[in-house]
Amino acid sequence: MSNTNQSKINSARKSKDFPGIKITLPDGSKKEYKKGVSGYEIAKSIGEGLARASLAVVVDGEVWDLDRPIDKNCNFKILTGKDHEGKKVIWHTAEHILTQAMLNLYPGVLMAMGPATDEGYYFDFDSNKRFSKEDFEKIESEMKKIIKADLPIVRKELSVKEVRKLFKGNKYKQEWLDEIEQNKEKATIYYTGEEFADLCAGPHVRSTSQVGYVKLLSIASAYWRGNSENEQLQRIYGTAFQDKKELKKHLNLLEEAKKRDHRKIGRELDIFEIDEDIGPGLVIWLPKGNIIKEELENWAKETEEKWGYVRVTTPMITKEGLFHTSEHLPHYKDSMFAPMNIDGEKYYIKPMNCPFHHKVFSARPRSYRDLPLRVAEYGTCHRYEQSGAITGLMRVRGMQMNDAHIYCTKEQAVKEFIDVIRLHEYYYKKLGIKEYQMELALRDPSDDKYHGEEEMWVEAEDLMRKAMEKSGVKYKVEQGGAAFYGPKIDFQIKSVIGREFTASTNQIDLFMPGKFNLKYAGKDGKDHVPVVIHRAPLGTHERFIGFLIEHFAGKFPIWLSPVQVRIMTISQKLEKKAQKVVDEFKKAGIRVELDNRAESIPKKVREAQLQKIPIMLTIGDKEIENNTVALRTLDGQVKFGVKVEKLIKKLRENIDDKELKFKF
RNA sequence: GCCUCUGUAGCAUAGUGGUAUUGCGUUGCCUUGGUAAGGCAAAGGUCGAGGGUUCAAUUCCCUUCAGAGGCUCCA
Repeated sequence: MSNTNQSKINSARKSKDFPGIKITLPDGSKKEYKKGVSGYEIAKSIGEGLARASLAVVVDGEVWDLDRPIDKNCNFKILTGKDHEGKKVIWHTAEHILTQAMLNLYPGVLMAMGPATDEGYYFDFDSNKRFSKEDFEKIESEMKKIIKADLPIVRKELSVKEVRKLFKGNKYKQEWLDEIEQNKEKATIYYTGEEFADLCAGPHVRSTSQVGYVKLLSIASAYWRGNSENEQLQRIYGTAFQDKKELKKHLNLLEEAKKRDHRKIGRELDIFEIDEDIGPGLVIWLPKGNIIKEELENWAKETEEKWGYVRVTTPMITKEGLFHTSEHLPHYKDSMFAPMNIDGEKYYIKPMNCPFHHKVFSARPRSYRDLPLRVAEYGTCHRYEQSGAITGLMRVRGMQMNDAHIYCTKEQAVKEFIDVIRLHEYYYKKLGIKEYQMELALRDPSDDKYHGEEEMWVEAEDLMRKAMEKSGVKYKVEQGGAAFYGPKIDFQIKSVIGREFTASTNQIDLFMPGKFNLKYAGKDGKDHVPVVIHRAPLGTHERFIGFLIEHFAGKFPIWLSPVQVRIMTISQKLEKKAQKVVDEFKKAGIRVELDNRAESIPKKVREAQLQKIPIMLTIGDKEIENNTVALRTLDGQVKFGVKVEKLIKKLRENIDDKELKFKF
């Protein structure tokens, strides 16, 4: 802190009527400032450098503009380009710069709306001109001009009337203003320089030069306000970083992500195929992919047996009545495959297993002693997903679900649900999935798609919240994402490249048991309605393996690798002897291949590397003589003179323990 | 489903109003090698499908199928 500033504060403090405020810094230390001090002034009082680097501030968890006066005691943090929240402020401003550049270059364009996202920003435009990537260079250079001009960004609160004038002829802004007017909110405007203004809640950086380096990434279309009834706008995506190197790193990451695309790796490693003649979203598991699928399935079977599940198999089609009972039909008819007429009855292909498992429950009289009853099945389901929604393995029309339904008493529900969360944690840990979170999706009470009594919803939500609080896993709440029959919890998992997927949907269901008239005899000899927990930790084979391909970049842990060992001969003369070694691995239940082609060792190695085979072994005369192999692992490390017997033992251990990394 | 874009051999690509380029892979021959590509040769394509314009269409237009990026949807 500079001396003059400090002395000013000191002298102010001495005066009786010092209207001071206390701010608490992230390290817990407190500082006192005059009421109405701005974040910028605080940053300056700490150091000139910090003032220059600061982009915005966090006041009691809310991100504020640097120049906004602070008039209360608060927790306070300065944001720079190093903080993720700071980056978001940059992206927000970059989004305005994009808009300004677009208006400069293409005067007829109408600006609609756009936010900062977790990786950058986008903005939706309405224009007769079709924009393409070829226009990006021009737009970017206009953006750079604006950044270079270092225009100040100033927030203004104006009356709705004044703002309406500003956006005359822009129906999107006018519509937005209607809403502001209705909610009796104030309209805030951010000016960039004198010429450009946008309706925006902020916050923004102080001037355009703080944005640094910008890059436009893609162009797509989007409905105005996300409603498919509305007109479609052109959406331009971009990103920005203060540090040029960081931008480059981010762009590299995007390139890397492309290389990891499960569709690309799936083809290269012969995992799956989707054939035009069969149909979109219908997956063929090739022999190698099928190994992965079966390994996962066996793992789930073993694990779930230990966790007290029983397994069933239920049919793939059913009379339509079943889905009337469950009330699925009115909601999902359009996303089910059309029914077939058999013996004068309509039969549907099942889109989910739930009603079938309810029938498993009601197939026999149940007592409280039978509960909890955990019914599991890797059920094959088909959903007629919208053609535009289908993508590789991630969204398909035929899928196999790691499904189960737990029937229990209300008293058991919380514990059972916590166990379900623990089961997720177990699976994810074993697979090295570190980043995941739960999302509690509640109903939107204003939407009439939701069935069941008010009481039921409150109780179901209450049980789920209790279970989540107790489990300690972090979660966020989303209003309006619930299933029609109850709130749900999604597990969002993030791959190492940052792509996020909903892997599993779970529910505590108080609706279906009533619909299916499920009951058990309680201690009191009376009938009671059980609670149903829906759960699917490994989701569907399709999506989960798609995720795993990207997560591991095709370099699966040994236990999941379709080919675990490839043995390469140095000379074809060694074929018979090498075959004996191969047989030893086979005897130990290890998936092994022999490469005895008349190719060079470097070539054989390269191909094995590209096939991402975890264990590569070369055999020459020396190795045959000593019953050893030369071991190469996927990371390129080579070890000569490894005893075959020892290696097999180690591999067996690694496979049995489902080790993520080869332990030798 | 909607918007925009794309579709050339198994894969990745070049190109054009006069039936097509290159690399990898495949097959054959030579080579029998020590940790990310040994050499030579050959085969492989009704340029997604159907229709139209044209003397002539893989190229231009329409339709359709499939894919991509988004949006909407996701029990």
